[in-house]
Amino acid sequence: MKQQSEIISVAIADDHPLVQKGLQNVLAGSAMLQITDCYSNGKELLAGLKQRQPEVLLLDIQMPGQTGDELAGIVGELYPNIKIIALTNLDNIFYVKTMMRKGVLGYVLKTAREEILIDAIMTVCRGEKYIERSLREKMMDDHVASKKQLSASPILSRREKEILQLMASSLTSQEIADKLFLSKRTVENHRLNIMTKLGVHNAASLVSVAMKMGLVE
Amino acid sequence: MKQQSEIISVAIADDHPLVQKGLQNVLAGSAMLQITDCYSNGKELLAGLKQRQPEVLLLDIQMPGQTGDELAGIVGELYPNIKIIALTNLDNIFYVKTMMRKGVLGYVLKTAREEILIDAIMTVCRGEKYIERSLREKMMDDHVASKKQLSASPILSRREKEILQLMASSLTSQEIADKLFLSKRTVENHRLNIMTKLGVHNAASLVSVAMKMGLVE
DNA sequence: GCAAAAATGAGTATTAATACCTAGTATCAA
DNA sequence: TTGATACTAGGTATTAATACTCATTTTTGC
Repeated sequence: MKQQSEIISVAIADDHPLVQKGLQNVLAGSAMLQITDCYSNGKELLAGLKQRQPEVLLLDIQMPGQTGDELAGIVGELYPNIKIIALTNLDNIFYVKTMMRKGVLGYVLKTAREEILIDAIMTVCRGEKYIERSLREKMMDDHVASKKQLSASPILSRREKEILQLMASSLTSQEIADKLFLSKRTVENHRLNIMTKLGVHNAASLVSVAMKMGLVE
Repeated sequence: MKQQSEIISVAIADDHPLVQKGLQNVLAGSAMLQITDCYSNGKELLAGLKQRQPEVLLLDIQMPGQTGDELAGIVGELYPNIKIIALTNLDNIFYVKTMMRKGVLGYVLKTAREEILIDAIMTVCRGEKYIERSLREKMMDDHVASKKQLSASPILSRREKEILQLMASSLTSQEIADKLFLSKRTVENHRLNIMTKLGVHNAASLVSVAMKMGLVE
């Protein structure tokens, strides 16, 4: 385990230059931290990690190309020693759970104040989990509310994600079926399964929830 | 008209501390610019503008409380001399058009590099419009493609926005009707009107487009 | 005050979606 | 090899949504 007194190397992966600048600014304020690399997309990140691995990775969830949970999964698998902190706008407990399952240690919102961020980095560096307070509380509420384990598995399969994406882009079940060479009934079944998993009862709220969770677009 | 040699005062309205920091960092690099105020939401912004008006306002579109187009409309009406630059993630031409109609002079994406941002500020200060290149090109394409003026009016009325919001949060037409003390048929009519305005044909894509445009949540 | 736009409501028809079911095949991990 | 999941597809029934048209009243802007 790392000593507290040593300098912690941090890498940033975020496609917004402004957020990158902001992070540099905030982290520069702490003598304990050193930013070693900045990446703007998943491809750059994976290429860069081959060369050099930081102790902590601040990972934006919504970057062009790979989705957040995919990228976190890949990084976590290739470099299990890197402590990943998900940095995102998505304040949704389903999404937190998904990311945690992928091995992410910290979850911080982009609306967070700077002390929060530094605290999160220090915490995950000790190997502990860090979830922002508001989200922790929401998760508690959810846990209490769901006696019947409703919120068990919000993870969608590959096919389900594919169909969800097509739903959001205007296609009807029939059209999706034609496109994917499936029966309309198959698509309808997938559709209903997705809705059950996300706990909604119509297409409008399905897309709404999915977008908030970062599952589409 | 302002002289080029004078210092330009800039205010920032953005609910993300990280983006605020990033903007400060970027703008500090230019001797021509001075940041006079930072606001985190629409309420703060309106209160602050009563005290002091900057020449240029960098306005985030998605802040808690008011929606972006509302806020731009209010500021533009109360302080017509302030040059507003919309700063946002929404790279959608419908939205650009809506904002322009509200009197916004510049439209810059958060993914923009810093030179772009400074260039935009300088440009709107001269009273000229500044729209980021990628969006300008999209608008051209759209203009060429739409012979029949399809993209005429994507503006929704207050009632329509209200109903859209409720649609995104799981309610059926009947439920919305009950909630707002309306006939189911009225809600259905609004619903269809909204879809016509946004150019979609079902609820799923409606919510998808509306969220991308920042019209809901 | 007048014209325009928004909000309300309905008629009628067709299509799509939702809510249950069962069930075979394939794939993958323990 | 044996469950567990995912993927596929169909049966049946009900409900909701979509696509048109039209009409009345209320707000709003000038």
